[in-house]
Amino acid sequence: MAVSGPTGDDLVEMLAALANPIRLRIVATLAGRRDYVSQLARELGVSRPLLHMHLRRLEAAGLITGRLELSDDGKAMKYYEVTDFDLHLTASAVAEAAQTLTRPDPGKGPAPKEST
Amino acid sequence: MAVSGPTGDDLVEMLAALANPIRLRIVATLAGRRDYVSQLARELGVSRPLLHMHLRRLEAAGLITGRLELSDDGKAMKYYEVTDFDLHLTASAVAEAAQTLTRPDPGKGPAPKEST
DNA sequence: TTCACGTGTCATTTTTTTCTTACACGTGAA
DNA sequence: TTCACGTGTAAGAAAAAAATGACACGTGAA
Repeated sequence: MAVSGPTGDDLVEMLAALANPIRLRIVATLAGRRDYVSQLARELGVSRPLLHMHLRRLEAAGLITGRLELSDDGKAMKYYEVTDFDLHLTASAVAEAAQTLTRPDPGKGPAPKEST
Repeated sequence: MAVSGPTGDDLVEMLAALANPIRLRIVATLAGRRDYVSQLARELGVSRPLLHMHLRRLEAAGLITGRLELSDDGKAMKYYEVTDFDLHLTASAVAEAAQTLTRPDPGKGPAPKEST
């Protein structure tokens, strides 16, 4: 049971990647059709450098993928498309993922101090 | 189809609330049993003010709820517990939610300007 | 009264994220 | 050559989030 989802760290990265209006719209747009950077920037109304940053964050989280292609007239176009991600978030799913968190280390080891 | 999930803004808030190691651990801990602030702070190894801030973020997103109770010896304890949230994230689900985003727009209405 | 334990907030610093501006390179067409 | 359109990055400003420390209040027990 338990489809054994992503590790805690990966989950945090994916959630952080989606927890932004612009990035949510990027995923939404790419869900319809793949697109290249400049065109996507125009459609979303954001600057290229800014879009570039958001795309990197999404790609790093594994939510989209991009590949460079050559257009007929020789231009290098970078096309992005969404991956088939499928995250099911419930309290128990979170509880399971949290067990593999490595980020926050207050006291790494097990220190079950429970004296009154 | 489409269970008509949260609005785009609500989704962003929920995702942002979960996209943090400490908050993920808070939810994970509360998924097992409800707990009060001070005790939770000790278990997670974080300060009360910090935990308080994270709890507010989680409660604002509707992922946990807290209520004040009086203990036998008269102390006011604030107990928190997780809600029955259930988020299913896929590209199409995101696409649907993105349609109700209001955050990132200078002007409210639809301004599909695409002239050069 | 003083202590331990519970609640909370406020002000401030530190850190991270977001965004802008400016720059660089490559190719086809006028 | 110059222009338009594609790619990318780097530096710094601006904004938001995270974290800390010092407070204040209430109650029961020593």
